[in-house]
Amino acid sequence: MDYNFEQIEKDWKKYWNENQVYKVTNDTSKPKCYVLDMFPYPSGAGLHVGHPLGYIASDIYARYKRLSGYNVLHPMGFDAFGLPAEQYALETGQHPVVTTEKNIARYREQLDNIGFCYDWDRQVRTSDSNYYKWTQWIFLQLFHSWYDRKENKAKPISELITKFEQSGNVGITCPGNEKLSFDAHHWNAFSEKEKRDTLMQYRIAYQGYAQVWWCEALGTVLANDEVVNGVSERGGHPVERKNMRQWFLRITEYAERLINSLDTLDWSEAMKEMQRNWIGKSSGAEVVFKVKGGEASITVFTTRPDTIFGVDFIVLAPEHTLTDIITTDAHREAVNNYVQYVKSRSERERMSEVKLVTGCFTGAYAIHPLTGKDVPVWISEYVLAGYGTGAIMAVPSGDERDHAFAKHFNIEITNIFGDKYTGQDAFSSKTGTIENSAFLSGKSIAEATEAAIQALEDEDAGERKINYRLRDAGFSRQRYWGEPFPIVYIDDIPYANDEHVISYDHNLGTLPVELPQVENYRPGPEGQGPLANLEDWVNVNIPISGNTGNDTLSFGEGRGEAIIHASRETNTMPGYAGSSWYFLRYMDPHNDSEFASRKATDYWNQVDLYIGGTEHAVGHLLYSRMWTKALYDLGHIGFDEPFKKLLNQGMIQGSTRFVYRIANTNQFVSFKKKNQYEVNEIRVDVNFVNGLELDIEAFKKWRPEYADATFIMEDDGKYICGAEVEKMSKSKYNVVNPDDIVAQYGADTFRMYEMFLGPIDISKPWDTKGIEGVHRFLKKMWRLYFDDKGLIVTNETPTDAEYRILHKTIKKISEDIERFSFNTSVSQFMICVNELAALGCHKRAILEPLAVAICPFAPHIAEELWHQLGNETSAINTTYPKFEEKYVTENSKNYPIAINGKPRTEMEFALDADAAYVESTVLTDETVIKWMEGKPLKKFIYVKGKMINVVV
RNA sequence: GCGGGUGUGGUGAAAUGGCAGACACACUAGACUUAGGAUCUAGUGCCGUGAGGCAUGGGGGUUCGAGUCCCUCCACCCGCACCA
Repeated sequence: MDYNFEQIEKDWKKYWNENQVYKVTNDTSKPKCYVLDMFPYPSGAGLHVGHPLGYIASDIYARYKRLSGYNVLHPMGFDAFGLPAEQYALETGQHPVVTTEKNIARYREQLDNIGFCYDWDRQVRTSDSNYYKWTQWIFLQLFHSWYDRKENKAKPISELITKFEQSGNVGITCPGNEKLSFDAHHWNAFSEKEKRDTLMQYRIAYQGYAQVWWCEALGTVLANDEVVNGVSERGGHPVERKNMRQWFLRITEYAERLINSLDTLDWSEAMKEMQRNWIGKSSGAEVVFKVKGGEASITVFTTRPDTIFGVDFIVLAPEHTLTDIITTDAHREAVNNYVQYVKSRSERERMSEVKLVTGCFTGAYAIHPLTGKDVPVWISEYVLAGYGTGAIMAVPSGDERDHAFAKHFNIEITNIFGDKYTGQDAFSSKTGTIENSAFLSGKSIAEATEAAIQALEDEDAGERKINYRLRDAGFSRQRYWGEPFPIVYIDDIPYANDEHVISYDHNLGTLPVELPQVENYRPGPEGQGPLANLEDWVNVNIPISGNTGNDTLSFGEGRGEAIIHASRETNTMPGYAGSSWYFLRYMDPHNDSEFASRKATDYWNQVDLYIGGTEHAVGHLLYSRMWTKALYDLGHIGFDEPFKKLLNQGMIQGSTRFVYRIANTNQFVSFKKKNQYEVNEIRVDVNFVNGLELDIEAFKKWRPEYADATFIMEDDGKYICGAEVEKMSKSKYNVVNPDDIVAQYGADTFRMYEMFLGPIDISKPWDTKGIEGVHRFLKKMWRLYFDDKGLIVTNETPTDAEYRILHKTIKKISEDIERFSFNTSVSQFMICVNELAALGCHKRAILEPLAVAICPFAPHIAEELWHQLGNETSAINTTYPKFEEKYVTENSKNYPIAINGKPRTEMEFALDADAAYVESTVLTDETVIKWMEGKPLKKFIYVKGKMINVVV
């Protein structure tokens, strides 16, 4: 009976499906384990062999945990909103719903092919309205919240309103405008619009202005990815920055918590560092310089307040609002020219010409807050408008860029570092003491920093300040294929659908706000999204009769109208909206009254293992952490970090194959002979190549132009291709489809081979050739159970050696799975089968546990063997074989004997052998005596169970 | 420049400080076969006929003992970067 993987895999997939073997209940009697994959965006290209790597690893882990007695949640879904579907719709007119549906079906088929243990009943799709209903709901929670900096948590905005009514915003810093201050009297006198505008400055989901890429020729706003080299990717049209009102999430308020709680997570250091860098915390001080002879003052941010006496000039970002105000008439033309020059410089130019020193003097002087000295104010593109305050105090003796700037423009340099500053280069090292700095002289950097901040605060000219690189997250997209906002504008003031004035109208007040059908996907007017074209949808009328309630609104009434004219928000949410909380929905996917019940989220809690690529380091992983914290603050869930353990799978790269066409001919020369000719390198589909040997017939059929190609072979008559490792991609013809591999070798072989390739977190090239070894292994394992005629498993009692192999394997596999070392697990199975085969073992007491042990890796063959051995239930419902120490303990060990660290011989000793006995026996051994060369013994090292070292 | 990571046979790779190269691929020879892209056996880091010596990017150190720990240099990969 041969290993007929095709039949076996087909049969058991059907069985699992019909018997709902992978159905997961929220059964609280068992300990839980939540194993999650980053859900895919269902692209039109389908899966290649690189995609399932992480899914296979998580599937193995999930199955292992289930067999070990856990209730395991291991779901899958689709991140279905996104730009490609919309672009495709724009080109072909096919509705994204249709293409998305089609792509998902294809993905589903490919995933099912591999035999994952997902409970598809829990599937989520971000584009389903019963899912995005809750995405909109969470957005509203963020809209109705503000961040209390004192208690460091998000709170309902209603509490804030109460405070404002009682005492204004005293002591409640406004994140949108830190200078904002008003008392209760002011607040109560505010108009509706003023109140709403003020609250907007506090909300966690808020509106502000931001620049987007606008392409006049295409009449649309473009994503960063769609702008390449300063022109639109499509068509190569010019693009410009356009300021638009947009939604934001106030993630900056969470910056500190997002940094701090990284320490509690089991993520790779690289991943944590990426997040830390992205958040970019730096501490220092803000210093205020009054502008001489005017009202204005310049606030700078510095991480080195200790160098305050070394300030020789000030630099503003050219875009700084003060630039225009402080520039003197004498310098205005030069400054304008310079600002114009900076505008003309693309990001790319600025990035590639970092060393270029440019700038312009404004003619203005600022007054040094501690010395009273005049400090010239310059503008330069090396100061970025978007970071810090957009202005710096330049200390040329201590900062390389300031130094280069001072040298270039002949600005006199104050030395505050004594001998350490040579005049040649800035002394930017953070060591030693500060000199030539009044009361700071002689102090260490740390001391001087403290003293300087103190002095500045005393003078009311500055304060301690922590600055973050992180910006608030833009949450508006001028697109169609995304979640609509549950927001309606009345007199240009945004209201949430669940606010009284809106929710009075049931159609408007109920979630979800369904994404409406559109005729086409062209952008709306003035950079708005396609939804803006739907006038009937955008414009709504809300009857006012009875709509008074607690609202202070008087819309309509004063105007003698019976209805309120309102219009909907026409932007949609960004791709990361739906993926920021999907892991919560899996816990309770059919709940239509909550995003997930508290009972379900309390039970499943954090994701125990999250597997995915590093490309989401600062996007998805940061946003979902923030959403989790916000939901936690507002009391909706009981944990504030979503992913306890994160495992990043490496990329599987493509291995591209090349053929070499002799220039201007249709003749191809094999790899080793290509240097004898002038050749063109041509990528050839890797699927026509067996290892490096080209399948000439397949190649000829590939393209008509190759049909009558001729070939110069190697001396052995083969055509050998060149090879190179590249990213797996269609255009490089190196894509390998898992379906093809599964068809040829079976899903079990495919799963084990992907794991066998190497450590899960390392990138490595795909090599179809190597899969033979794993396939041979499964066939060999099969032959432990079957011969030509059928089952050959006996009920004989196993020998010690057989038990030892089994239990060594169980131990190793369990340890390896727990440390995610799946490649070594596969090796161990191979060792186990090789040894059992060598012993001719066909015993049930060994083979039945082995079938269960391999179930996480090769579930189909495991299930077949398990049933062939007479079991009725699914193998996944039994328990993982238990490791028993007694089978592997040995009472003696063959010790390597080293003389001076060099292994020279081996000797067998009982494990409890007495040290003195071992020493005397070893020292009288002939080989040992020979290698000691008559030298006296210096030291005898006997490490029980390890080795023996004789030092002479 | 800063941060993170990786360097071991022809290839993918193993190795709680304890016999480096397990397990595979590929290759070589052989067996069984009409056949082999099936199966099995043996060999396969380098030098050396051999005994033996040399080998984990280079150099140094700690240790009885280092691929593993420490220092230093080099190369490659990833992320960030005129960040004040």
